[in-house]
Amino acid sequence: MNDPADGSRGPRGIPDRPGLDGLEAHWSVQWEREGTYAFDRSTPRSGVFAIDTPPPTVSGSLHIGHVFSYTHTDAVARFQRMRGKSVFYPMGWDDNGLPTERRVQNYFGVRCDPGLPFDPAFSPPPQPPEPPLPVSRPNFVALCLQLTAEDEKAFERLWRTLGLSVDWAHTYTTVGTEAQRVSQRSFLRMLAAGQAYQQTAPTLWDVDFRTAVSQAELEDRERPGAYHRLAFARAGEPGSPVEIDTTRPELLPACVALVAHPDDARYRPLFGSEVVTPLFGVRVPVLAHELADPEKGTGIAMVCTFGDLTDVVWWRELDLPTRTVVGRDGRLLPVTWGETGWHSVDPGAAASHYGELAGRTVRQAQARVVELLAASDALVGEPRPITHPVKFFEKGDRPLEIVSSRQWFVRTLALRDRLLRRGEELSWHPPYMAQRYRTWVEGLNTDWNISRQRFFGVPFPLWYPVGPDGEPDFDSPIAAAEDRLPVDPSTDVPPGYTEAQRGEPGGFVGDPDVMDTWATSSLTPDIAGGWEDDPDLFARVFPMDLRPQAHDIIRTWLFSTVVRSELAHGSLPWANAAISGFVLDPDRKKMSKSKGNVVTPLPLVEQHGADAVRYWAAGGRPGTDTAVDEGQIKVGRRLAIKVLNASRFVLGRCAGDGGSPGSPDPAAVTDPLDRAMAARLLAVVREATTAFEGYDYARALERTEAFFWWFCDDYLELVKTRAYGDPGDAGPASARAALALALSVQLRLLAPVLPFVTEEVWSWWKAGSVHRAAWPEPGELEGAALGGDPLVAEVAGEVLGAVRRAKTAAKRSMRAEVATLTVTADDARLDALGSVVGDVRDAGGILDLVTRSTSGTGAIAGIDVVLADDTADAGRAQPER
RNA sequence: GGGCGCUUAGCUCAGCUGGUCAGAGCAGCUGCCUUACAAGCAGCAGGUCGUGGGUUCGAGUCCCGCAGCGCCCA
Repeated sequence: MNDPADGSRGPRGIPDRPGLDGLEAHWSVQWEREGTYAFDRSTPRSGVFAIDTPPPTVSGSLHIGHVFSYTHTDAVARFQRMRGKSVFYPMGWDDNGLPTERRVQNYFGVRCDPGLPFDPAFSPPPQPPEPPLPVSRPNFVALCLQLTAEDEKAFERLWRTLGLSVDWAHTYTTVGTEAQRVSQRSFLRMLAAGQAYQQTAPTLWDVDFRTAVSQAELEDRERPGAYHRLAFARAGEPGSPVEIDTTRPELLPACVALVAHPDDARYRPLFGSEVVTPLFGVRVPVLAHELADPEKGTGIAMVCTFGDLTDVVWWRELDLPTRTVVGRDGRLLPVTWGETGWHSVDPGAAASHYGELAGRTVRQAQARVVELLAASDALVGEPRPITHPVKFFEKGDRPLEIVSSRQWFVRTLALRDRLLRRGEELSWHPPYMAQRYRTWVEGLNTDWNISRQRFFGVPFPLWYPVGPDGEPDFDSPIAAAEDRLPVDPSTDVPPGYTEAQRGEPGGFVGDPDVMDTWATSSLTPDIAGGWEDDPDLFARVFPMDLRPQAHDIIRTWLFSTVVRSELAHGSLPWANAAISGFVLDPDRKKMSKSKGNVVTPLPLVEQHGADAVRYWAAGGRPGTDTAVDEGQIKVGRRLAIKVLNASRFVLGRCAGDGGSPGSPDPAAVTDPLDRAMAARLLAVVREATTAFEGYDYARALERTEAFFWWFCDDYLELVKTRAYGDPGDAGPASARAALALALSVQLRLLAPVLPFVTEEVWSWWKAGSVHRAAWPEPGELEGAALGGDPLVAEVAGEVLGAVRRAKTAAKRSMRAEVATLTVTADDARLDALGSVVGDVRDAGGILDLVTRSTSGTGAIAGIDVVLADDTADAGRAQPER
């Protein structure tokens, strides 16, 4: 793990004018060639650090947010590697799902029609045609694979340029053969264990994408709406009409009941009676339920099939019938009034009214039904505009509808308590992010719907027998054999059948759906770790050590992975979750495509260098949203250049010494200033190590960087002259040993954040990679820091500062000489000064240094600087302290 | 409506378990070609630490209320 002694690639020497340009190209190739980041799979589990890398969605554009969080992970990975761990850090590509489908549709100008047969000769038109060309599902999937392969290359280029220390030999995709096999096997296991079930149930449905969505994919958006007050006549008995408020009058034909709170005195007399819907003349009961809010509207609500999730609860708990009017395309379905389920006191009028609505979109139907209601005097007053939260698919543009359909579910509600306990077992960084998970799990209200009516994804490994009547029997699914996985039921044939029987009476049909992307992405530890396909590997990496991700997908990716691991393995999938913040645009606004403020990373990396961009990213503390800040990137670049120049100086001083600079001798560090410096550095090593152990790369960097600048600005200036002296003398020998020791330690402290420049410098004087070198241990410095007095560095720094102030105030060069320097301080400080007086005189150009003793004040009492005349008109400067 | 986080110099933020913590960087200003670095170096920062209370010998630093911003959930 330490420096390879063989010197297969020895020190390269110090260039005359070191620079940052080209480091990425050179070292990324070198690292790949030498296998610097290769995972050693012979390592036992205790010596492994396994990272469940977030697989980025490759069909999304490259985003600075990727660079941000992946840099955090990479810094941790590099730290662990230097601490001697065999780091399992694979990269994955998340390529299935809607974003890819949409991109393929637009890019090639096609749309998937699963009814079409596969066309082996198909190739996409040179220009995207309008309207889009219908293609078969296998052809569509092929186009998806073709495009994602290109996208993956772009991502890999960025990751290599950025210097992510992933082991590219373990790369996986979430739609590849291994992922499909793992996903399908996991599904079959859940099916066998009763953890997965199918149900025809009310399902949240996006009418544009024509697919079901799960609770995790929902978001509430504030939308304008209006309360419409509708009058329902009392059925049979006389009495004033019952008035309800609704935001969805177009669902009136789907009305199945009215509901009020059981304690609501206004409506209690009505419970059990019936009312008649306006326009459609349907008799519906008035019922009681706790979820009816007496404060809302008139306090009595119309229950429809289905206006919102509360309607679903009422439907289920009050055992109500269904009257489905909204179709999967978001338009009102045809209905035959007067038939079973559609009884009306006046079927003719109902049919006439409904005829105005059928075929219209929900939005159009609403406008029309309001006109009809107004004309029939059933609309009380004017609609009252309100703003209210409406459920949307997070990628969708129109409000979700709720339709009944057959879907596969994973039981999560029954798991709630176990999942909460797992959340507590997990170490969260920062800790308060655990709250996000907890509130999400506590708020679960449906099982996890994993069916998606899409095309590019992992299919369900299931077929259904087709009865003599030609109808599929969904209650008797035929599962694929595990040893045949992965299967595609749309092209593969179940055991005992032939392809000719597909869709025929007495034959079979394949399950037409694919799994939710999270149903596959939730298995990344299993896919990357080779669950059951590579038991040896899996045993070495699972449960993993770290899940890094951003906070926005705690409810989706983190949650679903915990679910799958609990079901399949009865354990957490990882011990730690490190949660990154979001990247905001330079004005601290959330970046989004629609706002057009998305920052692409490659130009920044190319202009300022990977280390510079990484420096900015590593400054974003765990969990903290951080704005893109080109200024900080430039600071990072300055830091990297400084590392080059300071290293050049240090190594230039040490070259030619008898001892190799690669192995500085702590015992040679005897000078009080050198020991004080070593003591400071020792403290930094301890702090940085503790910070990294807690996944706080930002704190580690901050401490290291602060020391490095002090090292350059003060220590190097103080020690410079002495370091030029005869290496045979104790003073110069101490300086040289201290410089080499400090440089070696600092390069290693900076290596996780600045991998390129530290590697470059390391190559000047050492064999092997700094990224395979051992993380600095306190033991390396304890000898040199022995007796190191903080006061020495402090006093030397103060005197040097006073001299600089005087020279600047006098507008003189830093080279100007000081005729007399008078320091007034207590004996402790004068002693400290005395121990470094040679360095201070050399650094300040001080000709005469006078000390005056005072009683202890806890600080230097005064420093009086008298500059030497260098020209006739040069003045004196006497800054007061 | 509930919860979480944030509110410190013009800007971006450090200040961890209360007592040299009132700081850093950037920007700005004034200077300096100093044999590692001019893509550099030196120097210059007085901001009621959002607000009102409380605990304490002592509070950006702990407790409560309030306000603003952001996010999560309903």
